[in-house]
Amino acid sequence: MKKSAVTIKDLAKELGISPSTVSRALNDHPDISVETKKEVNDLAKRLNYEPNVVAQNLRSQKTHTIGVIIPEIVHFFFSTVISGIEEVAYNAGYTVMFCQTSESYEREVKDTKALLNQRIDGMIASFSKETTNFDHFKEVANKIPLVLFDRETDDLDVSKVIVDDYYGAAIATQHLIDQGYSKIAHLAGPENLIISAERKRGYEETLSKNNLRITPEYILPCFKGTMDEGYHAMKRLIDLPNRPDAVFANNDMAAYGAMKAIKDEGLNIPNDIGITGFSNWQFSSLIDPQLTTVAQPGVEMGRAAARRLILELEAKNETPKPTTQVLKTDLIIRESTRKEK
Amino acid sequence: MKKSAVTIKDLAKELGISPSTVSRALNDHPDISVETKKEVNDLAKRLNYEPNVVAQNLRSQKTHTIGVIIPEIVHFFFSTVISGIEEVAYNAGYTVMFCQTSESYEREVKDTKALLNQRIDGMIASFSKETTNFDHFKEVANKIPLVLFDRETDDLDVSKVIVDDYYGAAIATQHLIDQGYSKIAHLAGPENLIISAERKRGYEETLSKNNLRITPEYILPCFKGTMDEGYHAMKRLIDLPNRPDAVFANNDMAAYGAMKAIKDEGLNIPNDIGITGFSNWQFSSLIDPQLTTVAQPGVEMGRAAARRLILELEAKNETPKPTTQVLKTDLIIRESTRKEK
DNA sequence: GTGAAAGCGCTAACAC
DNA sequence: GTGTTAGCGCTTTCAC
Repeated sequence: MKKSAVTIKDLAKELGISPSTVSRALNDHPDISVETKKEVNDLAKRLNYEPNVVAQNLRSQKTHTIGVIIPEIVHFFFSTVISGIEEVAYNAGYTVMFCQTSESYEREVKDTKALLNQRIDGMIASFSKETTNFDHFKEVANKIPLVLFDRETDDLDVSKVIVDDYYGAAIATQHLIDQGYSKIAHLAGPENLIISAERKRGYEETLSKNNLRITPEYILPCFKGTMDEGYHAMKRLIDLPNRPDAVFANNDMAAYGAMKAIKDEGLNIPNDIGITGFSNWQFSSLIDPQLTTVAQPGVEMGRAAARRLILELEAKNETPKPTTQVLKTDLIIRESTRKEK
Repeated sequence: MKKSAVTIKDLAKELGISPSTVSRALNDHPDISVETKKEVNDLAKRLNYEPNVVAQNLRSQKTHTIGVIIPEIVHFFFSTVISGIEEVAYNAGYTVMFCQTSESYEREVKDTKALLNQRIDGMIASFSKETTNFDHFKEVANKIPLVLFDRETDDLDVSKVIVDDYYGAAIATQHLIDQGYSKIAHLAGPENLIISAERKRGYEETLSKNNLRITPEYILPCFKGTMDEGYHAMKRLIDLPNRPDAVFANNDMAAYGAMKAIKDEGLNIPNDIGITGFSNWQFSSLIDPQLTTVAQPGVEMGRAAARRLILELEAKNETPKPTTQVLKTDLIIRESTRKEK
């Protein structure tokens, strides 16, 4: 079945010239005569010669491979980011290797090591919800360019591509206020993620700016961001003596759980309670009522991260100073906040 | 920033022994004395030595890398498959490299070549909807083990992991009949995919078995499987003089488009028209009414494909004969077919 | 314009 | 039990 592949030596022997000449001919080296080049390339095509990338990699100490670390593959947002990364990487001649951490810190540490051992040229990563210690990423950054996306930390002085979570939260909250809601609750994300903190800050400051009180009982944790959590948190909110009339959820899945709870209580969305999510997952436009949410440009984020990484990889001079690219979020207004006035 | 990595030579020099001894010590070779092993391993740990996988790969002519070709990353089913592949591969010490073809034949050809050049040990693939010529995969199969999943073809004599599409379609159709529907339409998938053909066959044969006529006007193409296609196809079905009272769609997205069309016409699901999808996408349980659909075990499919590939990769003797593993589908009954009787 | 030789980092056959 | 040597396939100095 397996036939051993054609090498440069084979071509050289066949043509009665030296391997180095063949190599140069294949790489279109100016020293080589046009005829030799033609001969070599013709034979290469005829014998189906394909360069051994592994040998080239060893030689050049480059693999043209980008390692990607993501929390989950089965996740609409992350899959769009990967798609963007793959697109840009492919077009720039890079290959993509990836690991999913399943939101486990331990797995993340192993993954970063494994990818480093593979001698990837650079890494694009979004760390797990469990991660609070960044030593493994520091080790990565000491050796190769690293670009973080979505989830970031001040502990790492590397380039980042993030979304304006504060702004997204602010426009979502403002929208609720503009729709006439005034008792706005928040289903909050994990506290160690800056993105969650920023969303909460956007929510709180927008309330203040509108002279609305920040009510601690209205802020409930939904750290895992599951439907179940959203459901139970919403139940608790509804049971409050002075129940909220709107909810800004840290993510769409929690928002959806909350919607279920609201419906189960026989309340109407958006008339009794309005609700907005965050992320614009695929299902958000499909559910009933359609969910108002903050769109994060996932594909664009992946593209930006890949572009930045490749820029750093190919920087001739010294390593470029880390940059932080902030992508705009967009409020997608749908039925879940379109209150009848 | 970048410090050149520690090599076996460095360890050897430091300890005043030869590189080969270091290599053997690191690989726990029985010839090496316990003390030497300890010395070497201690120093390796102290200097943070990590083997250069690229060099090992060149030496061993193996990369312990699995190449994956999928049509789309941003797709619930495929992302679950990738997740299963990654899980098994990771646990077996393999790395995963992937390319998405975006359902383009041309891109698929390039991707297979690129992965072969990367000297992947084996490949797992699901070909694009455009693909009718399989020469590029034959080339792959000539060199390394190849496992196809989900989408298959008789043109390739390789191991396959597929789902029992015929059975899935049959139980879905039978379920519609059992619910009292009798004029059942079908939104059909692309004809070159066996999975679509099998689903159609399951639909038709189940009708026949129940003494229901197969009505050509009731079978409409939804080759791309988009919501839009489903929507327009459904509109046409509704406009028929003798409109169907149920629909079996080739996939959930088309089914969802059809649901929109039905609602737009002021008809009720499931009372006027019942509907079932195929694939059990994430959103299917979230929409209103919840969609009855055939569940494909995506993660399990990825795992099975990876397990099979690794088995072939590690077969000591000769190459194992190709096998076809058929995974069972499950009908998930939800609201879209729960007719009030 | 082309060839010889060395080396990327690792391992294994062969010595002793 | 350890060292020497050679080679995986490629590129690149240095010769001529």
